[in-house]
Amino acid sequence: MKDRLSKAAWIDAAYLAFEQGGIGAVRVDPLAKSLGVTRGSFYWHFEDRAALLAGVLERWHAEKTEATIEANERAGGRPSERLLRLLETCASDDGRFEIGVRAWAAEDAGARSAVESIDDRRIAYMRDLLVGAGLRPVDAQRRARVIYLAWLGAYAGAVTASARQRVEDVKVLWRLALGERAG
Amino acid sequence: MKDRLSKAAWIDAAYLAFEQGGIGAVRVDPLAKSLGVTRGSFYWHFEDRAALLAGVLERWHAEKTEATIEANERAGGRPSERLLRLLETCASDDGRFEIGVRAWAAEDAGARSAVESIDDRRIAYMRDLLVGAGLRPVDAQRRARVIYLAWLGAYAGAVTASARQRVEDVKVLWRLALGERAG
DNA sequence: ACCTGAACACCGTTCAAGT
DNA sequence: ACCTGAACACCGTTCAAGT
Repeated sequence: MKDRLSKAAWIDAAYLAFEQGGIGAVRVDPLAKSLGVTRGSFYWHFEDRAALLAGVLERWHAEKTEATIEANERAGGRPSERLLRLLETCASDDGRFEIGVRAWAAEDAGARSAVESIDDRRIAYMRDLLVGAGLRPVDAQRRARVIYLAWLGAYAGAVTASARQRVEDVKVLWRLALGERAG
Repeated sequence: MKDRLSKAAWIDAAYLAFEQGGIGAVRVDPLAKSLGVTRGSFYWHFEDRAALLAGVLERWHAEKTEATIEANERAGGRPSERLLRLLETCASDDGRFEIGVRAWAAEDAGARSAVESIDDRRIAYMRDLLVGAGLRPVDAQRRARVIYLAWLGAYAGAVTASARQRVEDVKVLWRLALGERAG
């Protein structure tokens, strides 16, 4: 029980705290208590609280963007099927992290540029799927962007929307993306 | 300079602070200093910090929902024109408040139910405009919801998106809402 | 190399006392 | 009716000292 801590252990704990209570819940002293050390030891591993939050952002990127895209590609299927599955996967997330990160980005320049490149990465993936489904690149880019905004909005509304509602939203989005009349 | 303060004066200051730095920037002591009183006096006007934040939410509702809808209706035009103008008005907002409120709602039940009713009000208004533009009520409801999610997403992405980008997004959304092929 | 313990600052909250 | 001033708690940050 007296093992020394790694940076990763602090980020683990911070990641969980962020998910549950947003940026305001990532507090050095409570985290130190839950890890069984004094808060002074935190400052050996990190410059300050902002550095801890940056570590959390990095992990979020790896897990919620790259890993999700890779898993979706491995699962195969036609491009339109992959797009629908991707949207459904995202709809099953509760969105706490997603919305918390954006509120943080509104206040912090470092978080902002990280979130920006994550958004670009995701839109590019959706654009490629739409091109694969037969859309012209210009159309695909425009629609991927709008679909992504709605995807973000679904996260923002996830606190109030039911899981069933989100699944239905996602199907309407998918039809709009492919250019069908989405009754 | 020694006038006594009203509740409204505190909410004014808190509203500004929220807009600039999110919920974390609404702090009793700094606000008291900027108002020229001690923080002890805050507790004569409010139960606690949460009550101040509730006041901020109420003002936000009045200004960013009811006032916006009324102004849009007064400006007239056909329903499809009113919808486009509404979306353009929203695209010109920088979205800090919008996204901050949702991050707060993810952590706080009171904020959550307030935001929920605001979302319902806005979606209902957009649905009515779509019905006025000739869509069937069922279609109008579904699309109004998805368009609203994209609208929210545009706010979430507003920190990184340029104003020009947001205006273009809004036009693509508008075409999708009305069922045109949105190249 | 990693941690403790004490110190300081900032701010939320309470409350008796002032005008 | 509205505010001050002092107190306490919580937590971010620093740092000399320990192992």
